[in-house]
Amino acid sequence: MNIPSKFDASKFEKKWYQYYLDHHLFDSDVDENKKAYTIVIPPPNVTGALHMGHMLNNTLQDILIRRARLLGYNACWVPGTDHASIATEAKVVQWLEDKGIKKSSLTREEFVDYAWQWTKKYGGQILNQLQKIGCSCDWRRTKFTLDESMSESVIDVFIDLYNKGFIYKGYRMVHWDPQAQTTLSDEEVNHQEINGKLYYVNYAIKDTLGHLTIATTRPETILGDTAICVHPEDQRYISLIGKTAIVPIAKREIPIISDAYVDKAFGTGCLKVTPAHDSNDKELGEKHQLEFIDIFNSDGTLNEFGLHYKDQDRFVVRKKIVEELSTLGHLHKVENYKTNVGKSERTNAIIEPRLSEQWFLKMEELAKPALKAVVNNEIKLYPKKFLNTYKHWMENIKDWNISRQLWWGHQIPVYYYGKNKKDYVVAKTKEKALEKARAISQNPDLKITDLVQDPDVLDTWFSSWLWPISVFDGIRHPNNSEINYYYPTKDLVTGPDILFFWVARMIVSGYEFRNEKPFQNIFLTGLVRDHLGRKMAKQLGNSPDPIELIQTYGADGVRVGLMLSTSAGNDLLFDTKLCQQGKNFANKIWNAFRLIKSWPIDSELSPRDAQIQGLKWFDHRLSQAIETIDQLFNRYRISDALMCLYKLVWEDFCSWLLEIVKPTYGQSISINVYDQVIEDFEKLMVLLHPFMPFITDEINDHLKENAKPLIHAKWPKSHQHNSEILELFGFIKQLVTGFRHFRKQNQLPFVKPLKVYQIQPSFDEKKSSDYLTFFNACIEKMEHLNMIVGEPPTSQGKTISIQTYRYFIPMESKQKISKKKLIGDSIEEVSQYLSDLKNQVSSEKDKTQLEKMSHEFLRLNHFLASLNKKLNNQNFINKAPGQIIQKEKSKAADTKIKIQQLIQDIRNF
RNA sequence: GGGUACUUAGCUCAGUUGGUUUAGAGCGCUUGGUUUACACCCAAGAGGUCAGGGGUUCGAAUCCCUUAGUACCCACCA
Repeated sequence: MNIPSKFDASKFEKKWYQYYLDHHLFDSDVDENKKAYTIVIPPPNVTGALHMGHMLNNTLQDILIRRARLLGYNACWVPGTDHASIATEAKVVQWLEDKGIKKSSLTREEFVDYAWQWTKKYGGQILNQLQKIGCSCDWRRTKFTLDESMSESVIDVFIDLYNKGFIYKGYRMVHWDPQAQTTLSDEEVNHQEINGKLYYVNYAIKDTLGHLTIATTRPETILGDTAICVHPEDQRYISLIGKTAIVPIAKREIPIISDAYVDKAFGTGCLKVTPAHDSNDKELGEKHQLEFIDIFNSDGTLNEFGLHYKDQDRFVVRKKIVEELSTLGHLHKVENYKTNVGKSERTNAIIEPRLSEQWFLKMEELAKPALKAVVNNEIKLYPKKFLNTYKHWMENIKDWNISRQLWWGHQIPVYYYGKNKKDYVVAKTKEKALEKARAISQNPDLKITDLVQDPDVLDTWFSSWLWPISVFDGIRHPNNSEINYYYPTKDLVTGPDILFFWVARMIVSGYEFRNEKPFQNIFLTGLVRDHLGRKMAKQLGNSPDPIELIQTYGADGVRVGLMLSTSAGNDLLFDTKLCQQGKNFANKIWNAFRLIKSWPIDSELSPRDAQIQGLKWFDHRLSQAIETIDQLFNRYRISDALMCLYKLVWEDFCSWLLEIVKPTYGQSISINVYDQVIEDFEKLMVLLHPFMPFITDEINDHLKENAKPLIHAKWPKSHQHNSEILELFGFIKQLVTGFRHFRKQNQLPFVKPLKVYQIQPSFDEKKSSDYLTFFNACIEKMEHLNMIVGEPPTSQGKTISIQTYRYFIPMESKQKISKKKLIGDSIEEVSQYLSDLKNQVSSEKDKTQLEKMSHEFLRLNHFLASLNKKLNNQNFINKAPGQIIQKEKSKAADTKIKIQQLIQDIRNF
């Protein structure tokens, strides 16, 4: 067989992924003879493009699911996407605008139609991208939250919860996004500190010449004021309580009330109360039965209560009203003031607290079992540190605002039949609604056209909270065989940012609709940041394109790079250097494979001592590592498990075992040894397969005749390992290192055999003669030793010893290393060499090539010189000079390597 | 403002209920090397008062107090 010297990642990725698909290797069906191991994907937004966060948590899921398959589970990974109502609707609106179509000019049906067109055209690419990183989902099961079965489940659940009395309609102070014209949940609002102003405004007191002064950051809202409030014990104002103040401009009379809520120390101690536009004021308003005046339209302009400011934007009005107050002499003073404003996560518009009629889900009762399950460790959280956060949130849970003023999503199954909005029925279809409405209203003449469905859609999370159940159709058919088999799922892998949005709510729904947890383990990953610790964001341009990364480093390389850096729950600082490390690892494995396959096999040959002993040691080492890896997996220490494997392969297998076992050039290897090496290598491929599916399958395919794909291989088992053998080999390593150190210190060339006297252990060790064979066999092989047993003839030399084993190296072995001159030591010499060479070659092509090399050589040298100068001066900026110097040094090292490579090229020329 | 974490080598992090750890790993760094798998490499090596201070203990990176800094979550003051 012809093995290419480099591993061509993209070629093999394509080949193997297609193979997996063609042979349905990812598919899972109910099989009562096997245990199920289920993961449901956190459905990415259908609009989404793969980013590093997806990459991270999907790679983790793939590793878990692939390992589960190897362990013999019936592993099922269900993929899918989320309709993401706000995000998608925003994109569709933009898309239509680009086409010159305004949303307002469309009917609901037309818009939804466009949205589907858009979704079908651009949506779901993310699933294709997941295939590129090797995700082994059962693609037949792909779900979308707006699929018919999924939608029906959502509606059923709404009706069920409504009938149980958990859903109610209420007026609430909600976060209103005037740009998207929808309410937002608390979680969709980001608070940001901005430099604002605090305006002090005088309000006249009726029937007196006096006034009082309030402080506000939002002077435009005074038009909605319905009271002034002071602290009941504030001596400055105690006499004013019960009197009437007059709102400037609006000239409306409002009461002066008192409440302990007011902070005497803030501003002037007087608070203007605007119940319709501030949640605290709303509470005061309800408590003191104040009037609620809403002064805004839905787009953030003022309505008729805005008087002459009607139809102007809130921020324009703020400026104008300040001017007017000033002109009228009501403006006392203006201070600079830092204040927090809420901004919409989606549109970044400043949100407006607004009183609005919304649908709510009562959470307190529903949350109880979900809280208990996590606290009792029935559902395990990795890492544990999120437990407190979870607990705190669930204990103080607020009702869930589930309605959204959008068109893209599940329309609320509420039908109004009267003129009064209080006359409604909840039903699955319009026909059923009509039946119900006729019965309730006792009006048999009601026609279907009299029914008006509530225009709102449900919050996106109101569909995804059912995800682990609804993907198996467990809402509509609670006893179907799939849900009974696959539910509860095993692991949920997601980011901590949606712990409350999604994870907590899934637990709630799991207990409510299945009376059981939705998953056993929650693995929360960290956020992916760049190497400076900044969040990855489009605006910063610090987010690498995962697909490009895969092209550069290979899917296996990128997976390894990501996994090496992800300790559970901590944010990971991503650097493409890590992917390079992953790629190097793949290269290393590939070369080990090439080496093994290059050995001529001899079936007559009997194994050498060192080979037998080396393989014996590796067997125990492997077993020990498997045990460690299993334990690490059980604790979800994925990156540690990978590191353990990395060292097992690179150090133990490649640097020690293969070096001991490999035959000298041109010689053959005993078939018994070869077979054992292949068997060990196969086991390594299985262990690595969850992390690096492509390269391991490619290699495994060539290890034996009729090799089967690794996807359903058996995860190797650890056995009782002999710690004495492991310890003994530890001694060997130390000895070998000692010899090498000796060589280096005395500048002895590695290839020259070293004469070594072995001094017998002077005491009785029952196993010592066995051990000596082992020792000497391995060490001789590794270090080109001429081993002599017995006392050394002279005391001139050095003794290396480990415990009781002592070796003596006489000094006469010493020999200076002859430094090979590459081409020349100086720039001049190299340049001279190059120009001589140029005169010798005849073809123009060679000449230009040499010209280029010469140029490149000078350029690199120049660059190196300037770096060195810079380093010696060290005139760097004060902050973190260490870092900068490090960086410069590594540049210098890079350049040196490049020069070396260049000289190599010249030599080969 | 309330809460939860965190601070260990140049960088990113391990360090399990105080006791085999002389505080580890990977990367990076330094030095040497073409040895017929691999320079995407090999080999050897140098790096740490465990944020500062105090305490408990025979013994502290680990427990307590304190100071400083960082991150995240919750709430939001007109």
